[in-house]
Amino acid sequence: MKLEEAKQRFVEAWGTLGTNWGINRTMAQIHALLLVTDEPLSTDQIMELLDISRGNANMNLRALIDWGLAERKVKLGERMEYFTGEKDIWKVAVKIIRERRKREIDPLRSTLRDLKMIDDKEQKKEEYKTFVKLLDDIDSYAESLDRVADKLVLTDRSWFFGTLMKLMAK
Amino acid sequence: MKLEEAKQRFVEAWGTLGTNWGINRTMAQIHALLLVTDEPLSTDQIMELLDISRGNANMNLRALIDWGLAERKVKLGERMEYFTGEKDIWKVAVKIIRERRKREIDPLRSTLRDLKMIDDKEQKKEEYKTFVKLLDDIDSYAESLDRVADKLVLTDRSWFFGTLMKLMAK
DNA sequence: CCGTATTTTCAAAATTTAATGAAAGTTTGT
DNA sequence: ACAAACTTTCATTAAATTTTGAAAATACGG
Repeated sequence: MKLEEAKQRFVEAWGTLGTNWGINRTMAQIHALLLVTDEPLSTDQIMELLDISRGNANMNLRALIDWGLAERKVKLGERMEYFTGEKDIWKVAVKIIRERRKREIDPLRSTLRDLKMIDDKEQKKEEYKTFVKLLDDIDSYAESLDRVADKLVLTDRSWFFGTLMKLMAK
Repeated sequence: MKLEEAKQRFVEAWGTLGTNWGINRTMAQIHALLLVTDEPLSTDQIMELLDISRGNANMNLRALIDWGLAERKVKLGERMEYFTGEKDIWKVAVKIIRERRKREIDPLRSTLRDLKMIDDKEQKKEEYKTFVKLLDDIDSYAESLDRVADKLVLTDRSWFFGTLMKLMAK
């Protein structure tokens, strides 16, 4: 396999994986393309390389910028915008964790909070207690996930690979 | 809010959340319904309560059983099958982690392995080294995730809430 | 076996999600 | 202020996913 072919396959594979991760294929492919390309790319180059429309390229580049996975680069004397990808995989991971938490954990906890507002008069029922216990149980795991996410986002990679991974080995 | 209404809303909410988690709405709703219901439910009851077709109910019940989140209960003297949900949230979480790893981490690592098979003659290029470094970097995070998942699946909830969560607080 | 109750399958329909591309908007140089 | 270069929006179209429902398969009692 040649290098270019491998890169090509990486882009395709990242696109497919993105799908499993709840990220749309194009967004993941653009991200992968920026990851394997050292020089900044223009929208037109991205359209050409991935064979996608201008609208699609634009929307997904914007989404990547929102996530903090890509950034705009202005080239002196040029009007066209160029884009680069965050190359530091730890930072990429942190940004993905942050977004996933926002999409997955936050809405879960907020729903659980809402549901706990059940009428007082029902509180004697056994059934009521079981239900509230379920909500509390789920919330306590959600809270833990939240804490893990927080810690990962705030700490640095050496803590992760050192302290945490050492603990995992035991 | 009445208990029944809260349960109803829990089912709906779990369905919506499932969507963010890459689980289809019906599967998540059936799961939620089984979580909040103590007695086993028949396919017909589930169809009725969630207003879905027999095919849909059947397929998603099967999927839940595959994930280990539901199980069949045979009632003595009855021909019809009944279903119950796993009520222990720790176990539910472990089963979800297991499935997500299968869908998300395993294919990632297998793709990375494939991509490392690049032609020898290219290996001198700077570009080659950068690319392989990227693959290795990604794989080392994937491996860590894998380790975390493994540990969580094998260990018990007291380790999780004790040792791990204490570490997170620091 | 046969008939009935129940479950499973799967092609077609419905729904949801993503991509297109042309038009509208913006920025910049002159 | 205009026009060219470029970016963004969004209604429409296309693709992917989910749901339906009727037919086929299976299980069971007599």
